[in-house]
Order: sequence, then structure tokens, then C-alpha cells
Amino acid sequence: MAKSPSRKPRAVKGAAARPAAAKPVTIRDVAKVAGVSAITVSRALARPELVSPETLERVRAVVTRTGYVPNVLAGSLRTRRSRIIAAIFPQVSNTLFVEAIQALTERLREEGYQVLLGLSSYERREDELIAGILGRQPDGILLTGVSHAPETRRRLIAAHIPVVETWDLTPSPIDMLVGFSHEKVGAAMARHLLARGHRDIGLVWNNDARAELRRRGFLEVLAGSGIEPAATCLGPAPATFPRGREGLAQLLRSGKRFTAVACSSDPLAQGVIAEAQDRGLRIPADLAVIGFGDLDFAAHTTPALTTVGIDKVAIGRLAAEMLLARIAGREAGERIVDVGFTVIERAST
Amino acid sequence: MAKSPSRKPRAVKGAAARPAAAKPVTIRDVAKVAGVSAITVSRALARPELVSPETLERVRAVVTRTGYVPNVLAGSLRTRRSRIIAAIFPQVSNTLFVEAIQALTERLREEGYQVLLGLSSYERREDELIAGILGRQPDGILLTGVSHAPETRRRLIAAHIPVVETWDLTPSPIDMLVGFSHEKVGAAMARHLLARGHRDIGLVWNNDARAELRRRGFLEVLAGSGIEPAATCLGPAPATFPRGREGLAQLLRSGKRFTAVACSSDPLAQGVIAEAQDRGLRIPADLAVIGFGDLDFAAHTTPALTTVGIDKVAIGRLAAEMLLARIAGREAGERIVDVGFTVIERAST
DNA sequence: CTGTTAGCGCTTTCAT
DNA sequence: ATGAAAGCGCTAACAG
Repeated sequence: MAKSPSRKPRAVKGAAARPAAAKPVTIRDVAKVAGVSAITVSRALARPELVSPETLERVRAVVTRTGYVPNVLAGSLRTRRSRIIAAIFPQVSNTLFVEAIQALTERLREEGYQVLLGLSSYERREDELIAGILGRQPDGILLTGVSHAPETRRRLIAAHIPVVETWDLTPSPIDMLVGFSHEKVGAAMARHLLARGHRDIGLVWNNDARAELRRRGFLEVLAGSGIEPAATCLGPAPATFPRGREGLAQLLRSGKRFTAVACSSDPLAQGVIAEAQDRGLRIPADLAVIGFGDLDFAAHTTPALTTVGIDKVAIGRLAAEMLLARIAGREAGERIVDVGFTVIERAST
Repeated sequence: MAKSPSRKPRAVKGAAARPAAAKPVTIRDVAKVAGVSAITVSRALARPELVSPETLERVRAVVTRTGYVPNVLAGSLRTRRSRIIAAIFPQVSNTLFVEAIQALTERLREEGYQVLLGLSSYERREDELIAGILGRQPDGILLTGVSHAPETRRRLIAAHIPVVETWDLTPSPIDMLVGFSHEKVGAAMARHLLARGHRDIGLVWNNDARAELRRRGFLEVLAGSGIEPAATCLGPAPATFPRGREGLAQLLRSGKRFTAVACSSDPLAQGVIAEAQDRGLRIPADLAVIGFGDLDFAAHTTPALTTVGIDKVAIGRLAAEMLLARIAGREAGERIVDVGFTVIERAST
């Protein structure tokens, strides 16, 4: 007859000395009070149809009265399903990602999943971030971008969970993919300006990997018409409003003539516009500006800005659908989805 | 001799039929390969100073080779510390909250905590959201706002974890608080306009709880000078750019004369400015506009906008510090912190 | 410095 | 419809 010495409260006296991590109500406490076994409580909560109506009612009453909150950690450990989806984004201080995050979160919530957000810009090594997150046993994971350290790739594959990469395209994703072609975006920007008759074009760009892809697409189209940029101002990521202002100032200092400025993303473009207006230039009459990124916001706040918008909500929602499908065992219809983009013109560029 | 039938692989043939949730590497696997006990592996990873250098090296080698990722769920279950902090925000599609979230997340990461984000606007009942999150056994929780259902309050207190409410003030927080006074913000807006000589003032406001507090403060100051708003346009939350446009249009249709417009938040103010400019009004010469919320962004993009800024980063960081202090057993210095606000004038209003 | 034992709170499996 | 036993993977507590 093994005695269970640690079963009884350790120390009745002095128990209130510290915030008192008072033992929480467990499923067994509920069971005891309701006069049933633990497993019946579990069933009453998870699969009420397996429990008689009277028992069910009794259990529910006790749950409410005691304020019992099931320990999801324990449940997940047993079932090997955490109902957590991890999502890795570079930052959250960027409208671009925020909308995707929100769409993803909402859709997953509907299915009872919670999103664990990882911010990659603030971790030295992406694979450490990922390892830390995989330890939480997510049922699926979303990544931003498609270039990851080999170590990261290995870990993700070893985790045997669905993975969606986003925000870019590649023929060989780790698992699934929903994104768009940055080169094509760049090309579209260039074609737009060319179609409006611009030949003298300045660039205000930042040099992160995906921005560079857009620039390549942009330059290729220009080259196809035998054109080179009149001047380029290339700065470090992240793209911000003040850097846009500075960018235009720099282009103007170069003394080169240009009728249009293309920017690697909308915050830069907004800065360029502000700087231009401060100098008495009318947009787009004196200077056309084209940016990239924001379907709604930039277009709203800066009616003069033409921009290449991507449907961030679609990315978030699609990523959610793909993950859910795979978790449910269904094969997702498409493993690679190109959501494309739209040139949004608010004023004639 | 209890046989352990479920110990052996269930079915060797056909095992590859489905994605095969291949059994992950556990601490025991690592222990076996390294020729030590499980607890030694645990120590090697968590408290290497307790393990001999040779053992340590051997264990680490095996960990790397096998790609072992500790199951944090299991660890948390045992230690009763999840290293998760839950943060409840209304939405994430609002620069206001985003900066606080980012600051919070960064600070907590430094201490090895992960942030679990809950979005309250999309859940019918706040207390269901909270219950779902508490089940994940967070070590602390951050809430936006100070008015919560009694049920929510009860649950949070029963959870025996540190709680920080934010974004508002109250003399009786659940636990800790970091925020600012919305009434004072409103009062400051009014005083600012009065000091600039404005007597005919229009309001474009939305009617969420905290905005209403700001309005009350605003109106009281006006009343103190014997002034009533010339016209008011009161709309539903959330405050958006288009509603700002519409708001000004409505004020103008009223036929009332006014030289300044106060807005409950910056997105509205930006809309008002855009609409004004479209109608040929110069800001602030013909029409002064004052908003609320954004320390950096709105001021940047709309130099003509005067706004009352709050230090969102400070809110996030302070909330993190307070939670960390309490988790560590220290009493946080102050339980109630008023971060205040700043009137930011970019152009003479 | 290392190991053994037990058990965190839950749910799967098998029995009744 | 309900329950008993076992164990998910880990680490606290107590040896040695």
C-alpha cells in the first residue's frame, strides 16, 4: 500500500507567506466534487455526446462553480496536438505584415488554433528562434520568405509538421508556399512608368533580399527599352519615411534630371512625396512616384501615390487554409500559390 | 512483468503511408546514445555548470547529431512555468498597439519568454478568450483597457499570475497598471486649441469607451471657457481614414462655422486633412486639425497635423518589466504607472 | 557529479 | 455510459 505523502498539502502554516501559487483546480478536483472519474469530466468537456445528460449537467455545474480551466499543456502532451500554429515574421511594425498576421489569426481562431508569433529580426539566428518555437510543439508553422539556413530547413522537416513559406516564390519550397514574384513586381513598376512616358527615372531603394529582387525586375525592363536609371539612392533596410525624404534629397543633389521616382516600398515613397511637396514639387505633375506594398493604407493617405499592392489578407487566409487542410490530413489543393499583385493608380503617374 | 505492448512500433509495414508523425527524438533517446541518464541530459541543457565538461560535450554532440528539440510542453507541465506571457489587444491592425506589442515582445524575449497574442475584437466574449489563453498556463498576462467582465476578473485572480492592465487608468486595477488618462488627453487637446485662439471648433469623434473619456475631458475644458463645439460628427469605432473624410464633409454640410477640428484619433485626423486639402483648404492656415495617438507616424506623414502622442514603446517595455519583476518574486516598484502624453505640434495650429 | 523515483494534468486504451 | 490503468516527456526531490 504505497502511501502518497506528497499528496497532502505540504505546509498549511505559512502558506500565505508568498503570493501563494495556490494549487489550481485540476480535473481530478472537479471529478471528486461531481462524484465521477477524471475521464468522465474530460469527456464531458471534450465530447459531451459520450456522457449522459445528467452527468453532463452535474459536471458542468461543478466546472462553473470551481472555475476549472483545463491545463492545455497537459492535454497537448498527451494528445500530441498543441492547437498552436507558429508564425515567423520579420517584424510586426509594418502594415504589410500586420494585415497578414491578422487574417491568419482570425481564420485559425475559428478552428480553435492559437497563433504563436515569432519575430525574426530580433533574433541573431533564425534557426535558434525556430528551435525555440518548435519546442512548443506547434501543429504547423508559417515562415516569411523562402531562404533559410540549411539547419533551419532540416529542423523543420524533422518536425514533421506542415510548413507554409510566404511572401516570395521558389520552385522548391520546404513544404507549401503562398507568395508572389518580386521580380515581376519590379517589372510591373517599370512598365507602368514607361507606359506613362517616363524615360528619366530615379530610384530610392533599400537593399534587403526581396527588395533586390524587385530591383532586378525593374532594371531588366528598363534595360529592355535601352534605359538606365538616371540616379539611384540605395539604403539599408528597413524602409522608413525619413529615409524616403533623405533619398529624394540625395537624388536631387546628384543634379540629374528625372521625371519619376520608383521606391522599393511605400514608406519610402511617402517620404519622397513629403520631401517633394516641401520643395514645391507637385505630385504627380512635376514628379511621379511609384511605390510597393500597400493595397489600402498608402493609397488612402497619399492619394497621389501609385503603388503596387499585394493582397496581404489573402496571403494570411490562404496560409491558414493550407495549414488547416494538411493538419486535417487532407492534401491541400495547391502546394504553391501565387497571389499576384495589382498596380493601383490613384492619380495619373 | 507487465509487458509494454504499445512500446514497440505499431506497424512497421505501411508506416510510410501517411505523413508519418514519426516519433520525435526524446530526452531519453539522447540519454541512451550518450550513455547517461535522462536527467543528466536535462541538466546539460538547462544548467551545464552542474555537469562535468566531458559529459557535457558528449551530450551536446548527441543533441546536435540527433537534432533533439526539448519538448517545452512537458517541461512546463513539470516545472509549472511556461515561459509564456499572454497579451490581449483589441487588434493588431493599428499602429498604436503594434509598437507596444513589439516593445513588449522584444523585452520579454531577452528573458526567454514568448508572447502569446490574443485579439479581443474577434472574440464574442472576452472571458472566453481569456479562459482559452489561461489554459496555456501563461506566467503573466497583459490586458488592454481596464474594464473587464466580473467573470474575467475572477478568472484572472484565480490564476494567481501577475496581470498588467494597460492603456488607461483606474484607481483599482486587478493587479498592476501602466497607462495614461484619456480625460487629461482630451483636456490637453482642448487647451491647445483654446491657447491658439480657436473658439469655433468641430469634433470628428468615434464612440468607443476610451474615446468617450477623451471627449468628456475635451468638453469640460471647453465648457470652462463657456464654449460648446460648433458641430460634432460622432461615428462608430474603429476610427479610420475614410470616416475622417466623411466626418469633415458632414461638419461642412452642417453649415456651421469653425476654424479647428479635433479628432478622437489620428486616422480620423488624417482623413479630415485629406478631405480639407481636396476642398482647397490649407492646413493649418484655413483649418487647424488636432488628433490623438501617434508619436511618430502621423507626425511624419502629415506634418501639418498636431497630435497628442503617447509613448507606446514605454507602455510595452514597462509592462514587460513589471511582469518580469513579479515573476522573479520581486515586488514591482510601482503598481500603477502613468506614462502621460505629449502634445506634438508640427505646424502652428 | 550522477542516477532513481515519482509525478505534473491530462487523455488513450481497454475493460466493464 | 463509465472507469482503471498507463504514460505523454520532462524535471524536482532526494539519494549516493
